[in-house]
Amino acid sequence: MGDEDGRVDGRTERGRRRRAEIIEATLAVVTRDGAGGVTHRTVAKEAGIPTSLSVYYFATLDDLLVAALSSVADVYTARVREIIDHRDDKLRGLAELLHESAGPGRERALAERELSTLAARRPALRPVARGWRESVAELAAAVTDEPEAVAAVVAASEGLCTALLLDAEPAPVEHVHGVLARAAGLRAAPTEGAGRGR
Amino acid sequence: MGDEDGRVDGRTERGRRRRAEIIEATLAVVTRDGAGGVTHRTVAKEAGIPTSLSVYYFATLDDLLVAALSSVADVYTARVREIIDHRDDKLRGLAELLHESAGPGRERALAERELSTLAARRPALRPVARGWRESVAELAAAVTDEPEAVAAVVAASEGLCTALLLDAEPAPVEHVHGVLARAAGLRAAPTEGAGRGR
DNA sequence: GTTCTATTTGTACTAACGTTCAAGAAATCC
DNA sequence: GGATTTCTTGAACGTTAGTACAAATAGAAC
Repeated sequence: MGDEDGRVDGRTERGRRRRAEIIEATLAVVTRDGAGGVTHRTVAKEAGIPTSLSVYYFATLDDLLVAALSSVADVYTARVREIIDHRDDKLRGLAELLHESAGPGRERALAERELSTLAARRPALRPVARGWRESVAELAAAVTDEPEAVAAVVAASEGLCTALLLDAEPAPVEHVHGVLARAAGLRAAPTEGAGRGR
Repeated sequence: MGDEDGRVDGRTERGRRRRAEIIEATLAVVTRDGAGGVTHRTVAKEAGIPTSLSVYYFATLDDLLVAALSSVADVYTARVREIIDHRDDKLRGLAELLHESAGPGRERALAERELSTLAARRPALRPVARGWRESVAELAAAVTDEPEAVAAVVAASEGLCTALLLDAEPAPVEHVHGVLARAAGLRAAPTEGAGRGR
């Protein structure tokens, strides 16, 4: 705010784009080699820039990792919010989002897990990592009133994501949805075979 | 095996102890600095031995990490099995075990998470990381017959552990137990209306 | 044009890394 | 005793890490 005229400083504007590029390159490195593979040099090489430019934007490696995790978390949070706002069957939407972790979204989910593991050790990252869980809790609160059910949905989401990342064969969406529904307390009896639920 | 006489080679015996010492030192380093802090040098310094001795027992860093994760996973698996065999209220036992992650067992749980995150990237570690989930599944199978409920308990366990590690204030055991029971289908209101909540 | 700020680059420094290796000490075997 | 296997050590190899810094470029302000 403050620059109601369309004029922007082309230098800082370019800087913003560079920053985003570097974060993107960082996520690519995390995806390929894990958080341990993130160095100023590897990130710079991934982005096709000199090492010192990466240092210019992120003075320490920690800054870089914090920014990368925040970026991933923001995307996930936004998607959950989209489900909350524009989706009717919210649990189904969450199930589909989680299920992506086994397929096209696997790399992102892996990066997110790598970085949120760092969060347990670095206090600066903790609020960011908690944000994801809070947005899932918000979604769950739209489905059930019981606080314990909300906690169960959040916990199940975490665990399902882990399972999807670690298991060889991906679980079907119906399974993910079923577990979430059960955690929410919406399901009493198991649907043997192909259930035409509700 | 094969040495039914009490005689053992004092050399290999000492070697076994050294191996265990190095693994213990590795876990201490993982606890303090994370998996990224594990180097032959840091581990050796932690154990009070020269670097080359760490290399003698674990030729590569990967060997060292695999051994460390296996060690942690074995302990957890054994504890779960103990609950399965000698405990009446198995879900309560699991809840108490998980709850330790917020207190005295926090370091171990952190190390376990650090290392199982590695498992998503290194196939050699995957069976080890899966072993923990399978033992929890076995416990859950003793509580419920429905496969989906078993999956829900496993997922909830993972998520609860994450929450206990990341949250500032530890959740009470009752809460952990409640979430597990709900995932197992022991607590959920069957359908809205029929359930008197508890 | 000049001046100022933001961005970009190449280079260089110290420290730590994984790993190798030859030689020494300890236990066992003959 | 000597021969052999196992464990232990210190030093060194080449590589890569984080970081610093001065010079160069690009855009904005004047």
